[in-house]
Amino acid sequence: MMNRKNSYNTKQKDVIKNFLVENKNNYVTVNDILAYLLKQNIHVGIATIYRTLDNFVLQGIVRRYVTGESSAASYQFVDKDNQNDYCFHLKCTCCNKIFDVECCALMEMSEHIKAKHNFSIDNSMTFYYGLCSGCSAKTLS
Amino acid sequence: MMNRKNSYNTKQKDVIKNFLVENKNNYVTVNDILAYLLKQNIHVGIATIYRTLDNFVLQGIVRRYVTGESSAASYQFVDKDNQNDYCFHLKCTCCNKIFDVECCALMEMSEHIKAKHNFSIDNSMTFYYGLCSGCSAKTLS
DNA sequence: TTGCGTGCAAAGGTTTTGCATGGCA
DNA sequence: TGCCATGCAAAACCTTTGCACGCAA
Repeated sequence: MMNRKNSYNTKQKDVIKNFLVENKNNYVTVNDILAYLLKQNIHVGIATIYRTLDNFVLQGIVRRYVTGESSAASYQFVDKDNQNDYCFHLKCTCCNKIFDVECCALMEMSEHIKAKHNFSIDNSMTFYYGLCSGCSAKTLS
Repeated sequence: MMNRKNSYNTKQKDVIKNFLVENKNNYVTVNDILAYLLKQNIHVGIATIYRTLDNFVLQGIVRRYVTGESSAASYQFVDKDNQNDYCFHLKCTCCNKIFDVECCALMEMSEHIKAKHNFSIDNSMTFYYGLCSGCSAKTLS
């Protein structure tokens, strides 16, 4: 993760950022970005994609996640709509969908853990694995 | 992840299982296993380690986790002592240590999410990222 | 013109697979 | 003996790095 100056505007950065913004409610992998660029007939070297994502993460405008089975990282653009720190990221281990749920129970629990167990949870980074309602219905039938 | 018959007892399986049992309160990586075997002067091929771990996971006696920055998976032996489903796995993003904390707040929160948001959290698979007390002290100073 | 950004290829780390051999039952 | 498990090497995947060239300012 080289620390670059990141002082130039380039079309590579623009097109990657635009794709992330369009998909800010999803979690995007490097393969997703490659597939998008291919469909658009835009060539960007894979090293540039990784370096650009690293820069976005350092700037704090993108979050990087490693969740679940796959070893490939996921990235998400962060803005006012989804930077709420009291949002559960519920990830279904069956359909792999992620459900973002705002709920005061998360704040209460975080504060309890902080007060009683001396650990400051970063809710934005924490994923809850389990079964969504659709998949538990399927599993039971 | 080839599905093997796993019907023979071998010393390779024994030694790997013993190491996992000895470290059932930790999270063990393949590198940890390799280092242990090296120290014990026991040679086991790395493919055997991965295949053995896959079998243990299929049998349900070991859990596999991919957590945080490192792309290497962690494994943990599961038995009565640590299969408690109401245990927080708190992972410090600074020192990378994992703190397992039993707490009724987890049960309350899980039940709320189940009742109100229709999602069954698997607490054994869920890791809470954040800062432990030691590292927040360091960060402040 | 300066020096950062890019593309390419090579390399690094983790995990999987094919195949011949070894060893359990 | 029959068949599964192992070891080795190669390969697959994801990601990073070195270097020369291209391009933004």
